[in-house]
Amino acid sequence: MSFQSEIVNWYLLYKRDLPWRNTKDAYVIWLSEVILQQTRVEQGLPYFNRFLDNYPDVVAFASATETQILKLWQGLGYYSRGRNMHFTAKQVCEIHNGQFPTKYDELIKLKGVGDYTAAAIASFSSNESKAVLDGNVYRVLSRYFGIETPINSSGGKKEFLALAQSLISDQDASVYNQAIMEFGALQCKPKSPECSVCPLQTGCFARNNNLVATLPVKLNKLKKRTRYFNYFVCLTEENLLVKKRNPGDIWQELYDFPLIETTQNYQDDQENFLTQLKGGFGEDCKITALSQQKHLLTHQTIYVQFFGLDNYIVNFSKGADIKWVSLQEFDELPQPKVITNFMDTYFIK
DNA sequence: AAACCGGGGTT
DNA sequence: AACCCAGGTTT
Repeated sequence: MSFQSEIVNWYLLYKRDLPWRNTKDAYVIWLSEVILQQTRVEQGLPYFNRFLDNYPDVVAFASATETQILKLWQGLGYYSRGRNMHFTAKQVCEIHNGQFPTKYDELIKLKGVGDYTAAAIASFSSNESKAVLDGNVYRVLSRYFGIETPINSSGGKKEFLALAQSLISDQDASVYNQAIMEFGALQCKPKSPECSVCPLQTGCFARNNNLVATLPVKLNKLKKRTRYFNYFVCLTEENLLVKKRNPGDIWQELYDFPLIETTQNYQDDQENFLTQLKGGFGEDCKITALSQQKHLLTHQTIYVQFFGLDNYIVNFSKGADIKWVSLQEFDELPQPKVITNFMDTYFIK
């Protein structure tokens, strides 16, 4: 039996029942695919359900404000996905008259829709024969066919895409694309794949050459930046001073607090830090250390320190991005996880 | 081509 | 701590 037939047969037996598999609606598929970019199914599932409940079609999605979209996106990460979706929803309403496109050539023009997502929506909604290439497909193909070209090189991407596209011909594109991804997610897993019960084990190059743990090859050199955020929590009569994040930095368009970023970690040396701030908030200012946290992102390690401020002279309010809001209003604004965690700790709802 | 963009689970 | 997740955009 062919590679493709084995994969599809396995899929029909073992596939999970996922809500976005029960529709041909390109809008619904777009919603699921963008949510699932670099996101596990279990993590994205509740977000998918909430978005579909709130915005059943692309017109409803486009009618929302960007803040409402980001609020619903809160906690999922990679917030540009939410911003791009809002832009795209409005564009689909204008250019495509509210009809979400189903063809690759139209989908690839949409903001936030790349090669993978365009191929996924096109094949799932209209059965267009475009091969998807995601982390699962790279892994399955590199192992079975023994391809050692790094998957994150430009040459590797072209090589794997050509192979994937050749394999999908004369297949049911919708089923085959979902099958090979599901196979990678459940059977040909990154660590400890289930080779002993794998229907493809006899023809698998990696299995036959003891390369399962080596493939796929990925060149990696992600250097992490370390940053130190010192937040100041100003609370008066139930009002809170909040700040919208700056463009060009993490958490763009989300809200946190007035912040002094330092190049040095003062988490174990708060007195030194406060001494350097001496007078900055006025003679009678009282600064209270509230809590500290180490926050891990993919590309940054952030040491976060929260200070409470009382009897201070406001010297933050220089821009329109800083404003007073009630606790209730702040709850409606999108916030990064580290702020949500802080609020949950200090303000019991 | 390389850097940047979150949060969470697994090993 | 390293790796990965139904990737995409910007520089």
